[in-house]
Amino acid sequence: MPELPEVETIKRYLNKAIIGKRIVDIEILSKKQFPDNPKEVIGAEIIGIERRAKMLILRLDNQKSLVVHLKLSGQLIWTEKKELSTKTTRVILSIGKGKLFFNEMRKFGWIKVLNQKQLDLELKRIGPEPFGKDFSIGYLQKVFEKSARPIKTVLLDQKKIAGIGNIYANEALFEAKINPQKPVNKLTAKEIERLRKAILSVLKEGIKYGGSSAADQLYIKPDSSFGSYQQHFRIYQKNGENCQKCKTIIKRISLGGRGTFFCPKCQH
DNA sequence: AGTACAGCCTGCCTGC
DNA sequence: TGCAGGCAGGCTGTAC
Repeated sequence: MPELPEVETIKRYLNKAIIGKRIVDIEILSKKQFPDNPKEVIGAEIIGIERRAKMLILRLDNQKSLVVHLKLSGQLIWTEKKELSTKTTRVILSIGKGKLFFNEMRKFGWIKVLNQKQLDLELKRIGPEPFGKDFSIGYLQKVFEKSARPIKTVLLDQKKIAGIGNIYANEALFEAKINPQKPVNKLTAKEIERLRKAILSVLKEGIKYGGSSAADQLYIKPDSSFGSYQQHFRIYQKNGENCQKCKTIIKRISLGGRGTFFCPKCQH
């Protein structure tokens, strides 16, 4: 699923491909997923692309932005050559001489047209970016001490920390040697320090490999090629296999309705 | 205020 | 073989 590293990969690609180009046309195949009036942005030039949490923000020269959330199964595919429409294509943005396909199997994802005020409001609800300066040990201590929820549930809470999804939450907790079920207010100072470091490390690794395109995930890069971070998973979907550190069999449980993987020995 | 959970939607897997 | 039912999963709205 597209999390911070996947969306960051898409952002970097599109920054090279579509900046300075104009939106020529928008074809909406699933109204629910593009609820606004496309005329508000047709003719506008794309002047910048940013990522915030798992959202991609296309800044336009008319004070508006196109904000994209890929949710579980979204793809953004860029092409200047052949027609790449598929049965999960929901929106087609004609940009300059090319086309950007918004494909999304489950119909959870969306594209919104927001003005600056609406965008500020949307972004204000989300916690600090892991690579930003607000994501400090002090901030985490403050957030963690107020709650007894399992640490993994808190990692997935976008109001607390931006951009972490199920894959990177699992990987970070394994890296930090913390049990995903541990109440967050029971984490020691050392564990919080290890966790912060582990989050940055797995997200960085995810970006380095262009995100993860595992078998059941639909994320691919805008040029239709696969990310390769799935080859570097240490814990995610490794249930039944041996932990690479201690050989103990990796367990899978459901936590907050989400698949959770951990080594019972390393992460006690 | 914080927390839990149904619902959104589709394809895949399981069991009959 | 075919089909119904269950499940996964990010995030929002609602209920407690």
